[in-house]
Amino acid sequence: MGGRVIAFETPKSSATKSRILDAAEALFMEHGFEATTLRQITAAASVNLAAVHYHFGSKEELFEAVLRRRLDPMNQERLDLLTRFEHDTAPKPLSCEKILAAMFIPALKLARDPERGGKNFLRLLGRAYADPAPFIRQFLAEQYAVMIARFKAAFGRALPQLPRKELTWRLHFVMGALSFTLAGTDALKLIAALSRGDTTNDEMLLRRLAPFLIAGLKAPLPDLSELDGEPAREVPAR
Amino acid sequence: MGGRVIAFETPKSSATKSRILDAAEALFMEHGFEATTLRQITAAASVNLAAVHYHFGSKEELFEAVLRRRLDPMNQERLDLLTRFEHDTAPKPLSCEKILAAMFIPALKLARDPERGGKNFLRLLGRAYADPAPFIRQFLAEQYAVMIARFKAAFGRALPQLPRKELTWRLHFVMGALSFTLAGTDALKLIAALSRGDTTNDEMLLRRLAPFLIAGLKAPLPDLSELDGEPAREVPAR
DNA sequence: GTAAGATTCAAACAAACGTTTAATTGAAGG
DNA sequence: CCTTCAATTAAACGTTTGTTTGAATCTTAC
Repeated sequence: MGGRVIAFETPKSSATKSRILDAAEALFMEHGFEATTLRQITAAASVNLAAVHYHFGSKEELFEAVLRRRLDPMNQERLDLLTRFEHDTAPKPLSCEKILAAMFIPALKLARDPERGGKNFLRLLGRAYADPAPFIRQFLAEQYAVMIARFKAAFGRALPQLPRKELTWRLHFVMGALSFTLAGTDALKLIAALSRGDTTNDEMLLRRLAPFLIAGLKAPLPDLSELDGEPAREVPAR
Repeated sequence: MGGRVIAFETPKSSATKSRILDAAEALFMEHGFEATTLRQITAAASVNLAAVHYHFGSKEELFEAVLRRRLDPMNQERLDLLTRFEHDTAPKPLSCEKILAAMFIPALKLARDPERGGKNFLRLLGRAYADPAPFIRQFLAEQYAVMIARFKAAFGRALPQLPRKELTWRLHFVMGALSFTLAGTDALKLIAALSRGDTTNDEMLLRRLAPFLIAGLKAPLPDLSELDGEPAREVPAR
């Protein structure tokens, strides 16, 4: 029949395409965007150098594709989970713990699934957060805009006494600690002295992080009184 | 002024050397290490391209020199401040607030002093924390080893009920939130909606960050036996 | 089978990179 | 004046970068 959709999804090219994505994911994770060359990627993927531009258009677009492949489903899952939790607890607002769980569980599932990138991707994501490249910043901002807004609203209901402005900052700190942790930067050799477990390591990590962040979110308001008038009584001398 | 004090310290070279350092600091901050070229730096500093290798040896050594110029004094100041605080409060252990103050005040002073790099340097430092380049990681690890050990010991005395292992992780989270904040990554457009002040911005930032981190440090121990009742279904194996 | 289209390939492209060289400058010291 | 040595300069070094080309190969449709 004429209308039959034949080869609707790249019969063989998808093999090349995903091999490139896999190799790029691992190499970008290890060396960062700038320091990773297309020749490293195509060699690791056993494909021709030109295949990258044929399938993705450019190195930057390849990087975005690498991120998008995992990020889109994960963020969608986060939103779905948050919606389900909100629906479960009826008219009552969600607890901070539940909201953080909606952020962490999809990340945990991804970290534990080697078929979907595993922890490598989370490290890559953590690094992308700190990359100065404008196209990366813009891409992440677009990707996260919706999700952050939803979670910020949820936290706002869970912490009604917290001024909106303060909440914004604290969410920023939460994202900072989270991305730094996901990036797995052992720069300060803090992890090296401890890390023993393998598969349970990521889970343990986030389970330790959650109470830390929740306590921070619920912290008493900072005393900014000396800020405007006298910038620093406590700062200079003492 | 004839032949008075005869150039005991690099009569003219120091001008070239510090012009390179200043330009490199600004450019590394803006684009990161890999994406910044020596030609950009030497053009911005109005010096010859070869001057970098003459004075510093290589691009990597230049980067280390840029960091060292500000980092060494700041970390020394942190240690001195911590020692002074400990001496002031006699045999009693320091409070978390005071210990964090010993970390923040030197950073604040540096951020507020445009002559010494100002906030630009703190952003550069925050970015360096997340850079995958091995020589950067090693350099930072060496730079911070002593300071982190001293502060970890101080926090250990301030939080005697906290297991050593837990403290290590929480210090890691603290460093994460701090570096993410210092890096000034407005990736998620969280800051853009708020930032009004200019000079007081960094100070306000750290004053909001401190209560958040202190509450996190003092948080109850995580229950590692189960996650959160319901979501345990989502996260089966442990 | 054959034409058409999608994909792969080896090869080359110009541009830019960090680094090195060798010549030149400028002041200090005998 | 002449030597000395640190500092600066212009030019080129050999590589490597992302990207492009045009032909070869494979897949699919009729």
